[in-house]
Amino acid sequence: MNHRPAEEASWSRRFAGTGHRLTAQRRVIMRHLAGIRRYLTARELHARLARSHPRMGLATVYRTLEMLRELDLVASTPRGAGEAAYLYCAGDHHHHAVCTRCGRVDDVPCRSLPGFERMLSSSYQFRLTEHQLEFYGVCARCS
Amino acid sequence: MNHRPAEEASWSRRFAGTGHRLTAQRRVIMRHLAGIRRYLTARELHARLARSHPRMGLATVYRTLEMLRELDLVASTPRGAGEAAYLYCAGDHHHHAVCTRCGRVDDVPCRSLPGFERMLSSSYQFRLTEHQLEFYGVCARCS
DNA sequence: AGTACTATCGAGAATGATTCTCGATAGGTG
DNA sequence: CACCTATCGAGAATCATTCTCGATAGTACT
Repeated sequence: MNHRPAEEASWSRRFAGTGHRLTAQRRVIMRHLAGIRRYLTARELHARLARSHPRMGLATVYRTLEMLRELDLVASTPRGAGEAAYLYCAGDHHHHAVCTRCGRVDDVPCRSLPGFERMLSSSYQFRLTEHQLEFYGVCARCS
Repeated sequence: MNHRPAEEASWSRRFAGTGHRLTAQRRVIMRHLAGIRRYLTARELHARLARSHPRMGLATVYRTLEMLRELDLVASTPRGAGEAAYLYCAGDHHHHAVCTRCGRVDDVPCRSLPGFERMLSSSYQFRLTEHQLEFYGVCARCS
C-alpha cells in the first residue's frame, strides 16, 4: 500500500481541472487503488476500506470508480459473474498482463499495435480509433 | 439472414459430440446469430425472435447463449450498462473490428500477436496463455 | 413407429450488481 | 467565517441474469 506523493499530486491536479471536489472519500479510494497492482471490484474495495473507514458507503465507491473511469484514471474489466473490476491506470496508454494465479497486473507498453493499424487500414479499409487488449498468463513470480 | 447449410452442419455436429440436444430453440438461435455480423444482447436476440417464435422464453436465450459461449461458437463482450453482447464466431481463432457507427463486425486474422508474445516472454517473463483483443473504428462502408 | 428416460423448455420468482432518492454533510470560494 | 451546492450515507429501486419447477420434446432402444 505504498503512497506516492508525486502520483497523488498528479491526479489531485486532474480533479481540480474538471471541477470535481477532492473529497476525503475520493482521496482514500484513489490512494488505495494507486497502491495495489490488481483488479478490484467495487465490493472488494469497499470491504478493504471498511476497517479504516467504516462509514464509507458502497454507493460512494461505485460513484467514485465510475468517475475515475471517465477521467481515465482507472481501467475496468468484466469479471466472472457480471461484476466489473477496476485497476489504477494513470499516465500514458498501455496494456495489461494479468497473472491468472496471483492476479498481479504488469503494465505493457503499447508498441507494435501500429502494425495492426496498418493492416486494418490497408486490408479492411477500417479506420482504427480505439482498441482494448488484455493479456492473461502466468507471471514471473508464479512460474 | 443468410442460412448456410455447410456452417449449420458444422455446429450441429459439435452439439452431438458434447451430448447436448439439438432442440428447435437452439437451432433457431444459432441460425439467427450465424446470419448476422453484429453483437446482440440476449434481450435484443429475444426481441428479434419474438415475431417468428412468440413462445421462445428469455431464459432459454440466456441459457443457450451461455452454452454456445462455452462451446466457443459465440464470443461475448460487455456492452454499456452491464449487458453482455454475443457474436457468432465459429472456426479458427481471430479478432474483431467493430464499426462504431453501424455496428458491423469484421473478422481479423490473428497475425503479429506472436510479436507480443515474444516481448512478454523476454521482457516480462510472462507466459501468455490467453488474450482478448477488440478493435473499434469506422468501417469501409461508413467512411 | 412406439416407449421410456431425462435434458430442455417457458413463466415467473429470486438473486445480485449497480444506480437512484433524499435529507445531511462538508469542499471550496469569496 | 459563511454560503452554496457537490457529494455523502443508507436504503429503496432498477435491471440483467439465474434459478425453480411442472410441462414438453429430443434421443436411444425395442
